[in-house]
Amino acid sequence: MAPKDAVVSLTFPDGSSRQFEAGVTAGDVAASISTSLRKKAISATVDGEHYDLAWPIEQDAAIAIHTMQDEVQANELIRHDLAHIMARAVQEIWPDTKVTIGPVIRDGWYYDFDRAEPFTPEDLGLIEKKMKDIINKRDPVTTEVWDRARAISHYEDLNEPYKVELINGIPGDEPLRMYWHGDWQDLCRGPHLQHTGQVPGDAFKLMSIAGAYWRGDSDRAMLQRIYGVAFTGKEKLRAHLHMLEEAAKRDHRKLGREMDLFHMQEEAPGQVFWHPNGWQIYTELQDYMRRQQRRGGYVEVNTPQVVDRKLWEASGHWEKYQEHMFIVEVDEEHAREKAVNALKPMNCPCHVQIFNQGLKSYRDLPLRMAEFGSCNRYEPSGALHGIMRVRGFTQDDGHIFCSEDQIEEETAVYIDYLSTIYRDLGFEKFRVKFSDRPEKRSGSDAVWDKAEEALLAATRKAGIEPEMNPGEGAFYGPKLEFVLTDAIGRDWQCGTHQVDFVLPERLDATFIGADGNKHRPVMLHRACLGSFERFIGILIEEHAGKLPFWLAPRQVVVASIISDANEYVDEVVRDLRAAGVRAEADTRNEKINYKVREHSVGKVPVILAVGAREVEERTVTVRRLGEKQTAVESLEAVTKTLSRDATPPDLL
RNA sequence: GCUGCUGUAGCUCAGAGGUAGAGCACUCCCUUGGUAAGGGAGAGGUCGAGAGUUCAAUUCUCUCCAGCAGCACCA
Repeated sequence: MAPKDAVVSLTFPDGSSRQFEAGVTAGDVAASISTSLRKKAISATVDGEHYDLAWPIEQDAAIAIHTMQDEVQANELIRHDLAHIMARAVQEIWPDTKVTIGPVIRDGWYYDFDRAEPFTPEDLGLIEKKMKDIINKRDPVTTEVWDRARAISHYEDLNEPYKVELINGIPGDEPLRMYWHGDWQDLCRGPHLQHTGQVPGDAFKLMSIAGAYWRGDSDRAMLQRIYGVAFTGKEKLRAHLHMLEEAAKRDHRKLGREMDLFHMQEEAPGQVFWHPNGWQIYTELQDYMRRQQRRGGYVEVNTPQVVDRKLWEASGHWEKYQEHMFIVEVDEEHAREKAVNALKPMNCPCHVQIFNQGLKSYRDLPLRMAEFGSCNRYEPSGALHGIMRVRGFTQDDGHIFCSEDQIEEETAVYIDYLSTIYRDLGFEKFRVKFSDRPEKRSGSDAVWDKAEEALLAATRKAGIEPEMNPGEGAFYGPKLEFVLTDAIGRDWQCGTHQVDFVLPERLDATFIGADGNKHRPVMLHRACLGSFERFIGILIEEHAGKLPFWLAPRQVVVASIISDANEYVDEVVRDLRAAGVRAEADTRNEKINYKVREHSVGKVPVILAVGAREVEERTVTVRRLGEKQTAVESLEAVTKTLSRDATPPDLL
């Protein structure tokens, strides 16, 4: 505690500074500037830290006072206060409910409760109503600092075991902050608003109920989590809900049906039945990737689907992932010893087998080996999600066998390679995460130090500062994850790049160095798309089904307006096909309105309408998806344009 | 896998303890129409699977399967 007569110097955003008595609060500071600011103030940033108006400031600092106009801070406070208000509402309605934690998340907050009865969707309405009552009461929000013993005995008296555990988990003997929203109290770091009436009562909504493990640990209690969203005003809430509605229309599962791309069914959960349209996307993408791999200096291989467990034991996958493998046994009556195989869940051990054939020289390195590798994994049922998380998938897999001093260069080259591909596919921006050593892992700490260091250095050298993702690496090495997001903003790891010193050791891969001795290669595991299934799912959602022309499964429909034009329609289709365009005729006995609507819904990028005029003039009327106006062009010109549009970006 | 919810025609959904309905899609007929649904007729369902309660179950109960949201997992 600062001495009583001590002063602190606070510097404002405009650069001016003023002296205050030590222990002054941001609320006092706001009041000293003007009464209107005192009323409008909601919090402050003090030396970069978000401060409650009621917290004392003991040292010289930079200070900025926030009002509801400061969206970032206002949202944080509103959402955080709503978490408390919701918990209070729940305990007022169901007093035997135990509270746990309730953090702010993107667009809102959640709070986890332990209650014997499940919450129902109707309960959400009840809770919301109670929350609005609390907001209308304008109850003061107050805070106190308690010592640990008092806090623990307080929560023991209240029979709130989760809070007791939380306090015990807070390191050191630091004092704990308690907050009151009216009479209702919660352990909380803060900051908060000054009274519940500051929360806009019409700009929040409880969204859903779901299960969540206490402390994220699947061995512990399953709690009930209620999610809410909140904003500074009801217009923003409305816009958010509207955005969610629009995003739902881009869901690849919905578009997959509407565009007749694929389906899935009970008999093969987590596996895709690709329809002609969907398979067209897939093969076009695969052709593109195959060209890229050649450009990138990869050799393409193919390896077996059914492989003896011995190989998976040797690689270490059996031990860690056995229950997630499809086991294949042959029921042969006279077999003395039944072989147990696994459908390959990944390609790396098989690639090492190819590397291990014959002797490899340092002159062969880096050896870049690629496979469109079909894998099967028995993913937990709850993990399955459309074609994004499946049990049967094909990776654009690749392994670079290299020496340690080639890691950096190969990583840099790979990041550049991946960036080009993502750009071609319509992803200008993507996120990169760096995941380091997990708790359960193979290999010594020295090896991990080396691998993490090399990967991080190469990434930074490539001009990328990755987001840190501690403890999330593979069991054999650290990884870079290239993350794309789906329609509603969920993250999906697509590309990956991993450094591995472990597998070459376990599977005894060697090369002969310049010194004539055997050396261990390093393996870089990498995939660009990740899996075709997931990437196509992301592509569909990113483009809302309106894929770039070269990837669109159906590129052009030539539609007749009158049946006398049918012959010419067929001719147009022939010309376009000869020029490498995926064209089809629609000469059904239907009105042009009907045809235009149907193919627009089917996301066909170009409709060429043909009536008496076009037949006469040897033209077509072009209508592009999403555009209202049409243009008349000569058959020759259109064929030329569309032929160019149909050319993949790497071949232009 | 866990918590909660859902499963009726190809799709979107309604329905009720007495064995099923709509719209769109589909088939046929009429219509030759100029840029997002022309008109008429017809066909189409063991109501996810199994068991139980009941005179009677698709409807109620249980188990299983699959899907959805979230959590956990993701080599």
